Amino acid sequence: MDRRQQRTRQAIFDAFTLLLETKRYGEVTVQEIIDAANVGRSTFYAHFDTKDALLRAMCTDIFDHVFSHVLQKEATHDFSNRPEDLRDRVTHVLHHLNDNRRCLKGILSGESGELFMGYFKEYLALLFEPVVAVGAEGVPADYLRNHMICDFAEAVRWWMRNDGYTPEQVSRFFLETSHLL
Amino acid sequence: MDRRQQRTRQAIFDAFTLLLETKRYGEVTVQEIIDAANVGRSTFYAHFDTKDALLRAMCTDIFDHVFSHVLQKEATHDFSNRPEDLRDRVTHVLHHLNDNRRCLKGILSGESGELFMGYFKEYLALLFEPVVAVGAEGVPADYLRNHMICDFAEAVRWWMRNDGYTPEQVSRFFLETSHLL
DNA sequence: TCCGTTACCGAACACGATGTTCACGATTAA
DNA sequence: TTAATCGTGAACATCGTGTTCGGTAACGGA
Repeated sequence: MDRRQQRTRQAIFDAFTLLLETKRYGEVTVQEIIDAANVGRSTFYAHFDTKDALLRAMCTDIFDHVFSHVLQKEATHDFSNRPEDLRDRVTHVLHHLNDNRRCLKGILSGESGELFMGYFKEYLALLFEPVVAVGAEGVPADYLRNHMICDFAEAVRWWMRNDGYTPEQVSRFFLETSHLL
Repeated sequence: MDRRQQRTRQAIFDAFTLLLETKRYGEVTVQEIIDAANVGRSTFYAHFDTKDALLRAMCTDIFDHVFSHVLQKEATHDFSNRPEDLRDRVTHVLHHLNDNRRCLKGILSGESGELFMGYFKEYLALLFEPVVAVGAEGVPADYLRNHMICDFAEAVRWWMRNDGYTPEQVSRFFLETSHLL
């Protein structure tokens, strides 16, 4: 890819991230992103059709990174019946999310939160796909899957609001209260 | 209150509800609401500062109705240690939410979902305030409270996406998977 | 019934943000 | 070197928002 494209794309991402640290998604203007990134107006729209598209691209970048290690393991092994591996995978994801904490805190507060959570849950569906919940007779499998995913997603959202906990701790909170295993 | 005000307010609520059945919140225009409600532009803004304010007002109306019975009971009794009462209260809330199903389905899909869930959780905090989760040592109380509230809110959201379940069933799904008692 | 109050109307307006266009200059990779 | 590609920024069209205001109709208390 052209070096100029990379630089522009990164500049926009950085500017967006920076702005999200001070104000909520809905209050961030395309013009502000342009100014902060120091790129031309038409340049922005050459890269992203819309502010939502920018968010989606950023989330995709983040998630591809966050879940890459986890999802490639899934392809080779089956972790359905190995609790310690689920714990490892969860903790691993949390570590990567922690690296993007500053950015994620901004995204999660405001209207972008729902969009983010939506994308996030798509990936979580893959993460939890092989996991089977126990001890819930007569509850639709659909409900359980949704329950599991929302549980984790909300745990992350809580974590982003409350600083001071390690990925290991949050991993434990989640597994302790989810009764998955 | 002036009869005209009531009629206008109700017309706007009805129009908004109707529109939310066909398109998502973000795509609904104030002008469309005005046209559908058949009121003047300035009249709308005399009632609601903003589209968000309209949503908030509608949610408040709904919740005040949905939770009224539940919250007045709370004032006189203590249900912390009476599981059967929690089940009743949960089921009762679900019944009322079911009455507003058509409207809620529209609100929950789209950007308004996050706003709705936010208001919803404020009320749920009151509902679950006296309930104490068990069997989770070393997990912050803050986390547990959030966990409980999100659990129920997401159960409702799931229910609104999946028709065909009774309030009693969903109540059971929730209590079965939450391990609250 | 009367009358002061209050709500509704709707056109017109100012404003801000979005997304597009285009001709020109700069950078890149081959 | 060179041809293709990208960035630039001003100008423009469009759309939705929220406000203003003079006039009309409905309300409710006396």
